[in-house]
Amino acid sequence: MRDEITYEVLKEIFTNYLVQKQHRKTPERYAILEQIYVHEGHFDVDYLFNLMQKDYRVSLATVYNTLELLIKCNLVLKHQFIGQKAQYEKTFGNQTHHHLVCTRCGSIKEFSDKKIRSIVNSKQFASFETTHYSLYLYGICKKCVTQKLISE
Amino acid sequence: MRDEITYEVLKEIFTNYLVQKQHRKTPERYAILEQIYVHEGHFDVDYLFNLMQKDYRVSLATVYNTLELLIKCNLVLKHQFIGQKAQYEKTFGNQTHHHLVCTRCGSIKEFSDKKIRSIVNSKQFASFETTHYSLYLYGICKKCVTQKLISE
DNA sequence: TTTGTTGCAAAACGTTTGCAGCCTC
DNA sequence: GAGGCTGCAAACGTTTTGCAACAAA
Repeated sequence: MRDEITYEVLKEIFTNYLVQKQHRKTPERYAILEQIYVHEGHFDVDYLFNLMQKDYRVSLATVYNTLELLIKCNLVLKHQFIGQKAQYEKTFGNQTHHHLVCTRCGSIKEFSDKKIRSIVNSKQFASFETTHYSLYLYGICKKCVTQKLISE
Repeated sequence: MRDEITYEVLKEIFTNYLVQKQHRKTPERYAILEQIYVHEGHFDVDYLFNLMQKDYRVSLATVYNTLELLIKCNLVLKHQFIGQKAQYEKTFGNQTHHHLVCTRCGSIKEFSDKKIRSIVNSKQFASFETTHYSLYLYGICKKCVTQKLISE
């Protein structure tokens, strides 16, 4: 049910946001939304930019600009795991989840824990309005543990 | 008790690590450790670099290099909040805590929740060896909420 | 003496910005 | 038609790298 979101629904959400903020409905913006909609898992700007080159002529600046808008209307989430480039993921059709980040190879796996979700979501602060949160567990993934035993 | 850690203890931990990894015990490395030990709260590379200039002649490269080593021996923690440059904090004498990051002004506040700590710490994975974790709550701080009401 | 580490400066990298032309409204 | 948005390329700020000199082992 939750993940049966079609592109039409997203388009509508995005359009509403653009109209509300008096931004323009450009074809580039919808094309980027569509590519993100199709892609599964995390991606970085470089990946998305290259993906766009196949069918469109879209600049890096526009990719950054559009991601910013999609973040603002909660269709995309931005992450800064290890290293300096940002990673993104679509939020629509995704349940809130948490991340296992391997500090050796940089791989990212997701998991979701109901208890964690409910306890963090219920956390209230007198002087802070929480919009979202990120929980990153750092460590070494299975593949790297094996290599570690060999190399050290 | 826990926070009565003296510089001598840290120095020993660091020395043990350096010896074990067959790295050299240079005066620059100890000087950086000492400055971090003195500083309270988060800091970035720029801040630390400038702090070092007062009493020593240490290059940026060495600051980065040394931070890397301190992270590896668990004396320093690195944070990559969204939209900010990397921030660091000492871990010695600090209890694990969580972060409130204001997406407007970039301010960071800490909080610690026993329930969250214990539930995350108890989380086990078959194929992942967790070393540490970060929980970042993004939102708008009190100061910015006030300004928001005025400006929007 | 050996070679890991340093300072310095240049390069690399991801991201942002300035600008002329384009296209949404 | 006005002005927001685009592509392009240059600029930016942070981090990494190359290299000759230095100093820890």
